[in-house]
Amino acid sequence: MSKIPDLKTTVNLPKTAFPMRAKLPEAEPRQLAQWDAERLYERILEARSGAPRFILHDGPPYPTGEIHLGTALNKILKDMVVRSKSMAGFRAPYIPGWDCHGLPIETQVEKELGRKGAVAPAEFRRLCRQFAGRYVEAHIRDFKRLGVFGQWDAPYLTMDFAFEARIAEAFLEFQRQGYIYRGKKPVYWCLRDRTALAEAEVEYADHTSPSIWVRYEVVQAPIDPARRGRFYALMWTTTPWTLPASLALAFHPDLKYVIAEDAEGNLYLLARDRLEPFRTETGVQLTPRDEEVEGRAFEGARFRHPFLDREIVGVLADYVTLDQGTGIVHTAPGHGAEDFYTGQKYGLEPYAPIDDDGRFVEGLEDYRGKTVFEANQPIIELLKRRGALVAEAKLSHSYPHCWRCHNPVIFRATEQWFLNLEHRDLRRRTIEAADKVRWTPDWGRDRIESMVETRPDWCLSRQRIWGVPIIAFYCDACGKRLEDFGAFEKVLDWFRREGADAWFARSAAELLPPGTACSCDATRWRKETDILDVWFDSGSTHLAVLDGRDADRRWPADLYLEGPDQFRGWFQSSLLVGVGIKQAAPYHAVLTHGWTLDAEGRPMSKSLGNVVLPAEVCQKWGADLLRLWVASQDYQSDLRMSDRMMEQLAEAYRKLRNTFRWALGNLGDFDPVRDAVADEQLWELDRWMLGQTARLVEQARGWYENFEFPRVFHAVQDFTVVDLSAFYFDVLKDRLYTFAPASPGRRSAQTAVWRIAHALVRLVAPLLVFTAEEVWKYLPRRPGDPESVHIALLPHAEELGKPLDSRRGDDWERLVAVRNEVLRALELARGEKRIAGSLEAKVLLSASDGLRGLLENYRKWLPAVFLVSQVELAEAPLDGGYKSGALDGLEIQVQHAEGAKCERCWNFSGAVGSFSDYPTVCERCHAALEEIERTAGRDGSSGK
RNA sequence: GGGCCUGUAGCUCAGUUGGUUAGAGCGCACCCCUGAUAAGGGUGAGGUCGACUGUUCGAAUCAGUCCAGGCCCA
Repeated sequence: MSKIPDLKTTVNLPKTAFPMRAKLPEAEPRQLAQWDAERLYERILEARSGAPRFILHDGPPYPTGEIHLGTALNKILKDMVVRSKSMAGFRAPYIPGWDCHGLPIETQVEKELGRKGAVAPAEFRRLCRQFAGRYVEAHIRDFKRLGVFGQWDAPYLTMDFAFEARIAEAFLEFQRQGYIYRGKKPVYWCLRDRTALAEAEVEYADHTSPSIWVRYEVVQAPIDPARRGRFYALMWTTTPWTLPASLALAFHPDLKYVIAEDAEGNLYLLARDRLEPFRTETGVQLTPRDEEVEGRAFEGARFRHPFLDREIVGVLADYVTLDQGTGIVHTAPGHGAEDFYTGQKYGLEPYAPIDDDGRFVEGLEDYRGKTVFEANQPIIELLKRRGALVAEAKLSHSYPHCWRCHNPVIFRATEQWFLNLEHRDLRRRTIEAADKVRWTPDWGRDRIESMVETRPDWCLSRQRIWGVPIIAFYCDACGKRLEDFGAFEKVLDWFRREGADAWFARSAAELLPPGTACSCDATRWRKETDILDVWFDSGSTHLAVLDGRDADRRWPADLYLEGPDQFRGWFQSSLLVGVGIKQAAPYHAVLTHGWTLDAEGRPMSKSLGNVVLPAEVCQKWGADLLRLWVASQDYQSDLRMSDRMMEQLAEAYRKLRNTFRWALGNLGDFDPVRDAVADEQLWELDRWMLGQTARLVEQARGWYENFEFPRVFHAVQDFTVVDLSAFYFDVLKDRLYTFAPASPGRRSAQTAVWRIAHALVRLVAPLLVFTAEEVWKYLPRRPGDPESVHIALLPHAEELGKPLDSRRGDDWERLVAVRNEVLRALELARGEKRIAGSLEAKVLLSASDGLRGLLENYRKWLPAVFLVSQVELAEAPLDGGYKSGALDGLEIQVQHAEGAKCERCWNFSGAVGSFSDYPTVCERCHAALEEIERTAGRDGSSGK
C-alpha cells in the first residue's frame, strides 16, 4: 500500500481562477468602469511625466450618426500607436476631437425640425450646438467601448468658444497677410443646400443628362462658303440650361475643322475627326467638303446665339477634345471652371443669371423662374422651335453630386471668398513643406504634392449658418468693406466670451468698437453673412490644439493618422493652414490606413447593405477581437471584414488566452522574488526558450516603432502556438506536474514560464487591452510592477535573462528538428496501433557522425523532449525503422516502452514495483514523493 | 478618361540583393490524449505565387501588356 492512497493529490496540476472563457462582451464594460474609476489614463501620463513626448494629433470626425467600422479602425490604430509609444517610454497624450460645424449637422437638425420649418439663425445654431454635443457624447461612449484611452473628459471641440475664436483669428491672419480675396468665380453649388461646395465636398456618381447638338449661325468666319443664313457651327453639350449663359464658342487651336453639308443643303462647321462619330451617334449624314481649317483660325469669329439676341465670339481652348462632341464647345464663363478661365482670357464676364435656388432670374419666359434642371427640357423645345436643334440623345455619365444630400450640383459664378495659393508662393512652399514630411506609405508624398500642385484657389466661404462666420463688415452707405484689424480683435473677444454665436445674436454696432466709421464717414455696418468652409475649421485644429505650453501639447505634431480620403481633406487643409500661418507642416509624419471592405472586397455602404457596425462586433465578439481584427491585417491597404475572419480571430484569441491560462495555472505557487532561479541555475532548455522569447521581444519592439502591428500579432501568434503550446509547455508538463513543488527543476521551469508570460503580456497589451489587463491581474508580480499592465513598459530582451551561448542554441534548434522526425515516427507507430499515447513508446535512434554526437550530449534530455518513456541510441540499420527524410542518416524505431506504467507520472519504467512504500511508482516519482514528505514534515503542510 | 495602390493555399500574412521540391498560423480531414478538458498534442491534404508576353542559364521576385478590386482626380 502507498503511504499516500491518492497519488494524484501529489501531482502539481495547473490551478488558476483565470477563466478559460473570456466572455469579453460582458467583461469588457466592467473593466472599462474600473479603469475610469482608477483614472488610468491620467495615471499613465503621470507615470511618464518628464519623459519625451509623442504627440498624435487626432483628426476630428463629425459628431453625427453611429460610428462605423472605418472610424473604429482609425481610432483603434491611433490607440495602438499611443499605447505602444507610451509603453516604449514616451509621454503620449491623446486628445480626441470633433469637427462640430458644417453641413452634415445642419442637414440633421433640419431633418429633426421637420415641418416645424425654419427658425431664426441664432436659434438654429443653438439646436446645431445641442445636436453636436449630443453626438459627441455618444461617440465618446462608443470610442471608449473600443478600449481607446484618451482625454475623454476634455476633448477638443471646434465649437468651443476659444476654438471658434482661434479659427476666426486664423482667417484674419491670412487676410492680414494678403492671402484672401473676394471674387466672382464659378464654384460647385448645391441647389438643395443652397451653398457653395469645396472640391472635397463633391462626389461623382452616374447621372443621365440630355445630350444635344446645337447649331450656331456663323456671322463672320475665316472660311465663307457664301451660303448666308445656312452656314452653322455645330456644337455639342450635355447641359442645355447653360445656353442662356453661353458667351463664346471654343475651338481647339490645333484641330482640323471642315465644312459638311446635310441633305437639305445646310452647311456645318465641325472637327474633321468627329464627322464619323457624329453620324453614328445621331444618324445625321453630313458630306464634308475638301477644305480644312485649323481651329486657331476661328479666334475672333462671330456667331449668333441660337435663341437670344446676342453675338457669340470664337475663342481657343486646349481642353476641347475629340473624345466626344463635335470639337466645338460653347463657353459659359459663369458655369464652368475651364469656361471661366477662357472667359477671363477673352474678357468675358462670368455671367450666371440664376439665384441661390438655381432658378433663372432673367431670360426668355420659356425658362425664366425655373430651376436649371427643370429648364433643360423647355430649352430643348425652344431650340427645336428656333430650328437650332440638330440632334438629341441621352447620355449617362459621371457627374458631380453633393456629398451630403447626394443631389447633382452645378457650377455657378457667385461672390465668394478665396484663399490665393499663389500669394507669397504659398503653393510652392506648401509642396516643399510636404516634401519634408515622412509619409507612410511613401506614395503619400506624391499624392499630396500633386494634389496641391493642381488644386485651384481655396473657396473658403459657405452660404450657411452653422459655422464660424467670416468676420467682415460692409458700409451701409457706400458698400465699402471695413479693413480695421484692430476692430476685428474686438469681435474675437466676443467670440471668446460667447462663441461665434455672438455674430448672429449681436448687431454690428455691438460687435464693433463704438464709433467705428467708414472712410465715407458713415458708421452703420452690415455684417457678412458667409461662414467659413468647415475644412478651414479642421485645417486649424493644430493651431487650437497643439499650440500651448502644457505637457500634452507641442506644435507640430509627431503624427497624423487617417484614412486615404484625407489627402484631399484634413491632411491638405492642415498643411495649407500650417504653411500659411506657421511656415511649416503641422506634422512630422503622416500615416495612412486603407478602406474597410466587406468579405467580397466591396466598400461598405448603406445601399449595399453590407455595413458592419463596431458596436455589433463588440456585442457579439468583444472589443479585443475587433482590435485583433485591426492588428491582424496590413492596414496600409484595404481591410476586409467577414464572419469567417471573426471566427478565425476568435480561434487565435482562444489559443493565446489558453496559453496564458496554462502559464498562470503553473505559477500559482510561484513568487518571482522568492522562487526565481538564477540564470546560471536555469535548466538549459529553459534558458534556450527564454532566448527565443528575447528574440521575439526585440523584433516586436522594432515593429511597434514602425507601427507594424500585424507583424507583432502574427509573430506572437506563431510563437505562442509553435514554440510554447506545441513544444515548450508540452515538454514542461512532466517537470511541472510531477517534480516536487520546490525542486530546482520545477522552479527553473516556473522562472522561465513567469518571465515569458510577464514579457508576453506586455507585448500584447497595446493590441489586446482588456485581455492583457486581465492576465496581468492573475500574474504573480514583482514589487516594482505597476497595478495596470498599461502603465508598464514594453519588455526588453535583457529581462529574459542571460542568453545561452549561440552554439548551445544551435544544438537545441537541431534537437527540435530531431523531435519533429520522432513525432512523425510515433505517428506511424500509432497508425499501426503499436502505441497510443507517446509515453507508451520507447524510441531507438541511430544517427551518423555529427548528429550522433549531439544526441549523446543531450541523451538525458531526449525522453522529455520527445515526450516518451525511454530513448536509446543504437546502431543502424534499425529493423523496420523510419528513415528520416529531413535529417540525413537519422533512423528511428518505435517500440513499446519497457516496464510498467507509473501511476503518478504515467511514464513507463522498470523500477515500478520495486519500492515497498510506493509500489506503483517509478524511481523519479519515488524521489519526488520522498522530497514532498520531507518538506511536508518541515512546514507541517499535508504534502498535497 | 487620367494618376496611384492592391492581387502568394478556404482565411490572415511571410517570402531577404531574382537561385535548389514557395513558407507560417488558422481553418479543414484523419488520428492520439483525457492531469491546460466547451482544453491539449500529432499527421496530412490544400497554391499553374491574378493572366499573358518578354529579359535571364534561372522569376512569386525584373520589364511590358491585360484582368479584377480599391482610392483619388476629371
